[in-house]
Amino acid sequence: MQKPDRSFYKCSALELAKKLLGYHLVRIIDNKALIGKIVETEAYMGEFDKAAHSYNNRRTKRTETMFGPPGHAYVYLIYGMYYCMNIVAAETGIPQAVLIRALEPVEGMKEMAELRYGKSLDQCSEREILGLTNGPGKLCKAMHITGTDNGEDLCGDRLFILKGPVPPDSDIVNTTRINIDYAEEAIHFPYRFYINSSPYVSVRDKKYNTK
DNA sequence: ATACAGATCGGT
DNA sequence: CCGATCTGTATA
Repeated sequence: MQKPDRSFYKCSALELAKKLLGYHLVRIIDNKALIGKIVETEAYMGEFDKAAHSYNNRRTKRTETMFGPPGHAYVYLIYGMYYCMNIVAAETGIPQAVLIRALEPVEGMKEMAELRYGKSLDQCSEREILGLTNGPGKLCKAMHITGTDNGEDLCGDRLFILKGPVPPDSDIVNTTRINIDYAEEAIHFPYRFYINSSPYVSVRDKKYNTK
């Protein structure tokens, strides 16, 4: 598998959000790799997207990373206790990003269990295992992604992406984003993507529930 | 200087 | 449904 170069990220967040499904997010800690397959994403489209931190081109210390070049990590603290990771899209000056909402563990599950629950994997219930990385705050905890990773270049070798199995369109759900009740008309924009067959999706859209 | 809400999560 | 917990942001 191979690491995409910067041109991969140089497209709209909407396009990138879909392209990232199936790719692997890799985190190197102490020379060990923690890897998760990206199974759920959300696009934040910047200037005209009321759900985005960068709405109206609001440029502050926090949002600065989104205004930078594509292919970097935008990591922020939410509710005083959880981190969320985004991948900056578009180009310098255009503040778009893709929120990584869920991963499916691929490698380093033992380390993830320790980081997330502070106990060994074999002491985890089925439910806890499925809860390892099925949310934006959860996956950051499991991958040890924190504020110090804000601005990290994904073309580097500490936190990056690898090409993975591309899901067929028939397995991709495209629907509305989660927890953006304040965003008025943007509430209804279909900016969320997930792999329907993955058990690690955070919130399912009833319309596409296969059961 | 102060007030307030939030791209979440886990427990009731 | 509610509270945790704290930073960023806006207002004055």
